[in-house]
Formats: sequence, structure tokens, C-alpha cells
Amino acid sequence: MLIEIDLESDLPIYSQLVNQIIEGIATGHLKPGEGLPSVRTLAADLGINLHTVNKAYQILKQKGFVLIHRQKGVVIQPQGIAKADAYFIEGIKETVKPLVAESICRDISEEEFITYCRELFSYFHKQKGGFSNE
Amino acid sequence: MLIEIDLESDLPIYSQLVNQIIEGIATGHLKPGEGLPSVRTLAADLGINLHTVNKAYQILKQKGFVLIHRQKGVVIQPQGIAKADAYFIEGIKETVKPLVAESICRDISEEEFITYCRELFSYFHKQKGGFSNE
DNA sequence: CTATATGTTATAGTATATATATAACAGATA
DNA sequence: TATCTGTTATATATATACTATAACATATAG
Repeated sequence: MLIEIDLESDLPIYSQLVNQIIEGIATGHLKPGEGLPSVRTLAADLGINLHTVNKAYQILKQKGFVLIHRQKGVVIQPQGIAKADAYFIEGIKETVKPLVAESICRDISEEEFITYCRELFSYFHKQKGGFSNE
Repeated sequence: MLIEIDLESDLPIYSQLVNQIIEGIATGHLKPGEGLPSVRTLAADLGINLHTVNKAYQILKQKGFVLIHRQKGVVIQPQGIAKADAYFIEGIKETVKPLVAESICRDISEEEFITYCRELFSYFHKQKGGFSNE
């Protein structure tokens, strides 16, 4: 899977890595059991430090997206990702709340906002669906 | 308007201030032309430093939510807030994208996600509407 | 056995962000 | 004149982000 980082972004590099790998799982580009590059390989490919990659992998492990075998390497959680709990839902609301507030101030309607959300769901489902034999 | 900050939060204090003031405008608790406490007053009330409040005010000014008169103080933008531009929309999508990705991985349906968004819109509109003579 | 690959740990250094503390300044107003 | 604005300037402390090296434990390939 292609990973690109933006050194100008205000998002830390390790966060960009975490996001892109989760997005890869969401689209189906990364499948359960699939291996990820070693910390050294990915770091070299991206021109960043091994510890930055390792930090991203540790966060993904803590979130339950990957398993880390000390020698085999890092693989996408083969058992599937743990379903959302109340804590995760709360985090979503907390993050979206200021966006909704500013949207209201700037005259973005509820329906317009929801259109953007639906577009994002469509984006991720484009590749994942399509085949019934999975 | 009541402002509360959480020193344990991973969000910087100045960001919490910015968010809560924008949310105050969204709910209608803060009205155009209304004055905000001076940087010293608010800092003292919250038990934080004057520069932290000032940073929040500067961000709100840059975003177009307040006017700052060097002597009069800080007031909610009397002309109303500038409508959303393409840049703002892009920012919304960028912020929501990783949330949608993780939601898909965690089996949160598009409709469930949208329900949470609608709940937030309802929350902000509760106080704002209600009266037709505004 | 040896070499190589894994993730892991340790140490150090640099740069930036966050928040604080103090002091002083410019200008309007009471 | 005293007091209230926001503003600017310094300095300090702490945490975060990122890098640079080195070394370690362990599984596997040759």
C-alpha cells in the first residue's frame, strides 16, 4: 500500500502513518493477516526515523489494529478489529463537536455537513464492496 | 457565559477556549457585538496565564469570530461570521476522514455515525431557535 | 555456527509547542 | 492622574516530536 507523508502538515508524522494505515484497512487495501513493512524498511522508504514508524505501530497495536510479533514483524489484526465501545463513540462526538459548532457559525447546513460525511463513507466503501465472495 | 477548562485534556488550554467560545456563538449564548472578558479578567477567573487567553483571542480574531479593539476590548464579530469557503470545507473533510475510517473498521454504520452528527446539530440549535422574534 | 532479519530498549540531542511569570508600553477613559 | 484595554518583550519550565546511534534478544536462512 502506498503511504505518503506530508512534512508540512501540522499533524505529526506518526499520526499520519496511523491514519493512513487505518484508512487502508477501511478501504480493504490492507487485509487481516497481511504483513506491514518492518520499522526499518518503512522508515527508509519514507526517509524518516525508525522510531517514528515504531511509535505509529505501537499506537496501532494499542488500538487493536495490528499484532506485533517480535521476530515475524507487524501484521494486520487477523481476528478483525474490535467493535466500537462507548469510549470510542464519545471520542467521535468530542472531535466532531467543534466542527459542527463552527459549521453552524459559518452557515453550513446540517444536510450539507452530512453530505460530506456520506461522501467519506462512499470513498471508503468503493473498493471494499463490489465483490460478494469475501 | 460559563467557560470551563480541563487541565487533564490533551487539548491545549487555548484550543479549549477557542472551541468553547465558538460553541457559545453557535448556541447563541454569545451574540454579535457582545463583549468578552479582558485577557486579564478571564485569565484570573480560570486560574491561567494572560498570554494563554490572549493566544485564544488572537486565533478567534484570525478566524473572524471576534474584533479586538486595543482599548475597548474583545467583542464578538458584530457583522456576523464569514461564511465557509472551500478551504474550510476541506478542513472539515480532512478532520472527519480518519474518524470515518476508524468507524468503518469498528463496524459503526454510516447511519449511526450520521445520527451522532445530527445530535450535535440539535444540541446547538436547541437554544438558538425557539424564538421567532430575533 | 554464522549472518541476517525482526522488534525493543537505551541514550542523547535538537527543535518546537505549551504554559507560566514579570515587566513594561501605548492609548483610551474615568 | 489613575485605571483599564491589548500588546510586546524576556525568561523559564515542561512536554512533544523527531532524529541519530548503538546495542540487545531472538527467530530464521544459509
